[in-house]
Amino acid sequence: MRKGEETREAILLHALELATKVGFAGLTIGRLADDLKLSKSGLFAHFGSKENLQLRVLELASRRFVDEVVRPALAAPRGVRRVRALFERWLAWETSPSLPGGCPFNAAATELDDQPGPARDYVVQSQRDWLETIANTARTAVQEGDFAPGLDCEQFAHDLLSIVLGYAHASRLMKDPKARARTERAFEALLHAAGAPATSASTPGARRR
Amino acid sequence: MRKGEETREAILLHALELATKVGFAGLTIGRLADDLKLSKSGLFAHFGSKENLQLRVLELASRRFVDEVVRPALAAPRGVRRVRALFERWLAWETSPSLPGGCPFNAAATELDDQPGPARDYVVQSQRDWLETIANTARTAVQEGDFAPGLDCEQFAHDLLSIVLGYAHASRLMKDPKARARTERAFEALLHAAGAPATSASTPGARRR
DNA sequence: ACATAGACCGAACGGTCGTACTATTCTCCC
DNA sequence: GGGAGAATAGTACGACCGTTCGGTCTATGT
Repeated sequence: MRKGEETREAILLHALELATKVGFAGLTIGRLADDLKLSKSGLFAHFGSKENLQLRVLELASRRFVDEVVRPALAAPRGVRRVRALFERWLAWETSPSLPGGCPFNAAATELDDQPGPARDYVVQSQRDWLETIANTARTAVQEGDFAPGLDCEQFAHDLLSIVLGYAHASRLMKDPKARARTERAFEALLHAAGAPATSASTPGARRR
Repeated sequence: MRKGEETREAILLHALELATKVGFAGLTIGRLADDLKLSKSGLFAHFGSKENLQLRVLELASRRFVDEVVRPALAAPRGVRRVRALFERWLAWETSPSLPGGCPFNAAATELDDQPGPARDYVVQSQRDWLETIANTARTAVQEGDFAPGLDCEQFAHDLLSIVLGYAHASRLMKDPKARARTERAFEALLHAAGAPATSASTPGARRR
């Protein structure tokens, strides 16, 4: 029972990498088996169906995201510093070398948005949880006095997500060398609009919203 | 030579719809032929290769985008009003009934970002052109005195793109009923940060429309 | 030492994929 | 209205898809 779980884990690890590169539709059992030098049937036996394999891959991605982004960021001190930690970890995740094709949730989001099923449901729920985590973090920043009292924290979460989507677009598709700088500027503007104390010089932005 | 072009156009029209729903990888010749009640070979003869078909579909999408978004918006008076027109037409495009699966460029962007080839190249160039159009429009708004003189117009274009990406994410994947309102709020904040004069009600934002 | 359970393989299934060919039908010009 | 050429159909191909099945190893527990 031990050897099996070991290879199973190896399969999922490689499957996640592959899925980021070729998408979840392109994640094929034959290709996986070839890469890992297993027989298709031997590999297949670990999951029972392709749908189940996709779900396990998504679960692995979630676990990794929590480990690499959420948990470390929550270790930062409450307030705007935690928001910054969240943002920085998130950007690092988007370009993590272990995810050569970018964030699997971004890929899944556009690929599955019109294909109902458990995979789509899982992605939607994950995003919902993540948005809530961001909003809650913003709320503690309000409590700490870092953000303006009237801040709409759900809107803040939405705006932050948009910024990161823009980052993925600019860096992955467009290969824009300025992607990182652009994204950081947008983030600083968002913080400023949320009422955060100015850290460095940034564009004269909107106070309150 | 007339009848052929007719059906060819019909094929492309349906192919574009299909591609938005199932992605460019899922856009299959057999499926297309079935839907249009043609034989695979009859359909295939129009394009010669699948790659060419994909390119023609992308070209059609570009033409439509120019017709439905760019050209009408450029008819608006120079300045911030033209920026608003661009934004509104763009949002309408994202949810256009003739694109049931959302913007084909969004789909292509995440699907092709790691698969080099002419299709990817075409998408990248289209996005570059579009970003430049936005930046130029912002520049005229600066000239008109609607935006602050020091505005970084490329950054403005990047930020606007992010906002629309966030809109697609929230409305298509999350089916968030507040997606539209969130997006308009983000847009108003962007305009405000760019130095646009407050519209009717200044701070609460999201008035308009 | 041996029984047993789990890991893995090889072959094969029915389908669908993109792409070749060769026919047949249609359209339009003279 | 017949003949040229374009448009479409038909059929076949090799490759790959997810899945099933029977069997052979190998490791573990007793």
